[in-house]
Amino acid sequence: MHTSPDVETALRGASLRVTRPRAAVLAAVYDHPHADTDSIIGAVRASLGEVSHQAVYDVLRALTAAGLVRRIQPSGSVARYESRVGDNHHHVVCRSCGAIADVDCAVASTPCLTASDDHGFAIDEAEVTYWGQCPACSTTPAPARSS
Amino acid sequence: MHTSPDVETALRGASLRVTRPRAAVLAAVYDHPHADTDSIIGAVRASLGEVSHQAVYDVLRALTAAGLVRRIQPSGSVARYESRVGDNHHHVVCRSCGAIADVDCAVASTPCLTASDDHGFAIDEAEVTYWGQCPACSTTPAPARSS
DNA sequence: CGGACTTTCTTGAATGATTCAAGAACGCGG
DNA sequence: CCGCGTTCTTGAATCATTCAAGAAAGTCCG
Repeated sequence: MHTSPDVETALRGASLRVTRPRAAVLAAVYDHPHADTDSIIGAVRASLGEVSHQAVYDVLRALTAAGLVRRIQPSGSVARYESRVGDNHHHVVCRSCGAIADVDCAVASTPCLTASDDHGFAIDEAEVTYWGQCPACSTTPAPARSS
Repeated sequence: MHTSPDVETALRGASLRVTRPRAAVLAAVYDHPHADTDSIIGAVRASLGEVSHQAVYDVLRALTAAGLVRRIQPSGSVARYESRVGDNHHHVVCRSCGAIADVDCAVASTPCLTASDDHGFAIDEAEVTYWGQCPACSTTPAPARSS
């Protein structure tokens, strides 16, 4: 579980103090892409022992603010975190099981960044969320929610 | 204020029973695009008198399921509803004040619907959220966040 | 290397949107 | 006008996230 040896480097590079909880949280996000806060808390506790959920929430906020992790939150889902930052990629979310997968922008660069009518907004990011069914849920007979 | 006379028609067209709460909620969504649940509750009570929040939540779910309204929920925001459905449009969200505006897809049809690598997902919708600063917040020096 | 200052972690409780449950009221088809 | 089934009311519960205050730890400096 020496997950990422450069976790410390990353923290220092972001001018953040290096504490055990922070290293563990960052490593957990690297190891479990798209994990929700609760999963991260579990992963952190598995490697460090008891850690307060408050500390994890606090660390996640600090890491997000520092740009080391990205927070995503599809409608109807709790907050999730991922370590891929800086590159322009989006997500596919399964309507049935909530699974999330990364998707690189189809049109390379940042095409969607140019809205037809921006209403005077100064747009700095375009976030795309694809909705559908994951492979597992497509083959399996629709679970509940029939009409 | 009988906002939209065809509210009943819309409800019947969706095979939904026409009740006063439903008509009021639907009218409220038409009148207040991108309003959150609490605002809708307020608007409904302004026209009908006391109505339980539970009823509004229930109605909003029914209307959403029927496709009469669309539910949107940008990260860090509560659920919001809008009446524009069926057309392929997206949203710009102000990072400062949370204001939301409609934006028609820059590339006309549904370009983004084709992800570069869909990971086997059966994609049926591409939702785009633009993030930036609204005109008011761009000109005004960052308003601390007091409220 | 040690001390002091600042940031971060712990503990415990609160907030707030949304949902669940059970019974009463109402809309709709007959 | 009646009865059935859906929908509204009331009241409480859930759960992610946040707030607050004090203890502990990290970093900088001499």
